[in-house]
Amino acid sequence: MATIYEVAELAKVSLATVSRVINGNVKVSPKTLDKVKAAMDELGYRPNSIAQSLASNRTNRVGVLVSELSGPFFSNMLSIVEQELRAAGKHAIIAAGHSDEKSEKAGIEFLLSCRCDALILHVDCVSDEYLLELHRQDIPFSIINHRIEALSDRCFTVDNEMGGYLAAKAVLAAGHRKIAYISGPSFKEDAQLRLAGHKRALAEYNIEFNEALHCTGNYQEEGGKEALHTIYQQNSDFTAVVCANDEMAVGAMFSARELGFSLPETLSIAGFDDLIFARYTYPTLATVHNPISDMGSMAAKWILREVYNNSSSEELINVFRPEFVTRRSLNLLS
Amino acid sequence: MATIYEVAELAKVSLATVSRVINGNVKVSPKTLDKVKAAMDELGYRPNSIAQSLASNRTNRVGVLVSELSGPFFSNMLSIVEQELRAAGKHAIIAAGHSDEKSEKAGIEFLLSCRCDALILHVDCVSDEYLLELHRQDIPFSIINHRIEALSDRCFTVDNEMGGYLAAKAVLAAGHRKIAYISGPSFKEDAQLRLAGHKRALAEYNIEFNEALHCTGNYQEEGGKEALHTIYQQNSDFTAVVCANDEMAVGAMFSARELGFSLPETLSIAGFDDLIFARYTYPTLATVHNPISDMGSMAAKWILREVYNNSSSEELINVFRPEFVTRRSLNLLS
DNA sequence: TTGTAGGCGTTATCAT
DNA sequence: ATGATAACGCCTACAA
Repeated sequence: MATIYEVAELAKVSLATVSRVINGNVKVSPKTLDKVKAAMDELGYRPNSIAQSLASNRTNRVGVLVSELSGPFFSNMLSIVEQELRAAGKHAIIAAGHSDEKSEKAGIEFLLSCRCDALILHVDCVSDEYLLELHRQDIPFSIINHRIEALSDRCFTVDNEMGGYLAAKAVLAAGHRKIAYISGPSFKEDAQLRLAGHKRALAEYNIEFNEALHCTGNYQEEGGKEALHTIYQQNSDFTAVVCANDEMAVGAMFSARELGFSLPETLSIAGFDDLIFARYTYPTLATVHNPISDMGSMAAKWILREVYNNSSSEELINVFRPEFVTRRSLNLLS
Repeated sequence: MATIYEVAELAKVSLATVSRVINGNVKVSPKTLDKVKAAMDELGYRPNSIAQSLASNRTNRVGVLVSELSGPFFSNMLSIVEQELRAAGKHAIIAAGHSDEKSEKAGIEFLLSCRCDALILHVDCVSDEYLLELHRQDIPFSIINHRIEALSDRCFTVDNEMGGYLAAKAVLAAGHRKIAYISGPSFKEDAQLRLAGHKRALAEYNIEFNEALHCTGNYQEEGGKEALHTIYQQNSDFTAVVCANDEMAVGAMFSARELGFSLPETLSIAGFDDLIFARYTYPTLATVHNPISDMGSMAAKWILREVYNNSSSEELINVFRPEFVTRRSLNLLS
């Protein structure tokens, strides 16, 4: 592969001039520009990005850490982040932390060892303290789905409390009063907020939150299955179950049929996230739309602006408003 | 960040020695090894992978091109490929071609401009000729879901013909004789093969393939919806519809209900791929399991072995045997 | 506007 | 086993 030297030689100019036309930030006379471009074409020259990185101390790599790579949750977000970065000539390096702290830290370490210029983080388990430490080390990053007040400009979230509120409110508005709730793991911030929103809606209707109708799940299908059985044993008197995410809702659907409910006639179900398959379940799943892709897009744009000085004037949205998407799994009580 | 120079100075050895302990391939005396390691610890030294790449002409990057990043098809595969590569200290760079030739070529160009040591390709539209040209340029790559005879050792596929055969056979074995077929885009190799397998099964049962019961879809949900309507207008006399992938099957389910069928009583449906949501549809979708993740794993292992001389003795499987997974959407005719 | 030269942090090839 | 030293391909003052 041709190097900058050969181009310089063929074009009868110096290295520096070739470098200038590559980067295009310093003026070069039209004549030499032509000469150099012709030489580059002739040799099929491609700049060596590694050498560029070494000399400029910029890798043009952005590390993206998601808590899970498999599963339906992240693929659209990754797709958008990758597009956004690639359009700006940056490379996305993707790593997965598997929803435990050690693995997430290892993922971050890995990305740093790749010499990423910046990181986009969707983490569940890592402490704020760790992230603040990262910030003190002058490592630029943006955060998806988690808010740290001190770094709020780089945090992109959905209002999970509001989402929990909207789901409960929709179920209440449909006439349900005996409502079971399957929450996410209590150490996860979004799970806490969704639950808080749920309780707020109940309070508005003067309904007490009934612990016998509550069970904590693990955000996974299996957890949803088990949780519904657990609740049913404690108290079988409910007409709706709200789940803190769609995967658990699918599990709950499964168990509901095992328990003899018919959906949605004798039991309504609501989820959260609006994953792709929410339209495929039967009945289709009423759920809160979680704009995870939009958050990814914003996180990427923040990096482009702050780290690479991309001067897009687009306004970034830090907190998205969720919306409830009603579907067949929510039955209107007459 | 500390450099190798500082480590060498602190440990009172030469650069070269430090480099040796980093790479660990040349013997170093235990005493100096300790000294160097102590110095590295003290300085919090981390090798600069960029500089390593420049000097060694190895980037340890593997480019992964998938035809679609969004959607449920690839996320599991990517997850496995990333794990496999990272375990070997390689970085996955992911790019998406959007199922058209230009975009796929652009994706490959992009990955090459990243100086990837090798590529893993899941392409739909790029010609064999282009891939062979890539090969002539000594760019190492492995291929998923497409077979080129001249490069068969690096191609990892599922036997699509067999899959088409198995699906049809299962439907036939369930007693169906009037079977509609929604095929994938005819320019896609896997679509052709699946159709061929379907026809072979019909032939075994001495059933003629009826073009009035056939429609070509686009592998997407919308295509499946439209295709079933089209077929129904041509000929409404069928008891089962086999779809060339799950997404179209979901669309077909939707249209089937619009047309007044009840599932699976009056219409059986079968898919292909066994995507995650096949277990969530109602009725659950009988389909052909497509071991896309396994193919990814093999493709990664091939790269590790051939490009990085990873001496794993594990035998690689080039062609996977599909299996039919029967579920509720397939009704047994009595 | 253009050229010169030093440096970026390694690896690799020689010697020793 | 260890040490000098020359690449690796480019960027970036500084000089012309």
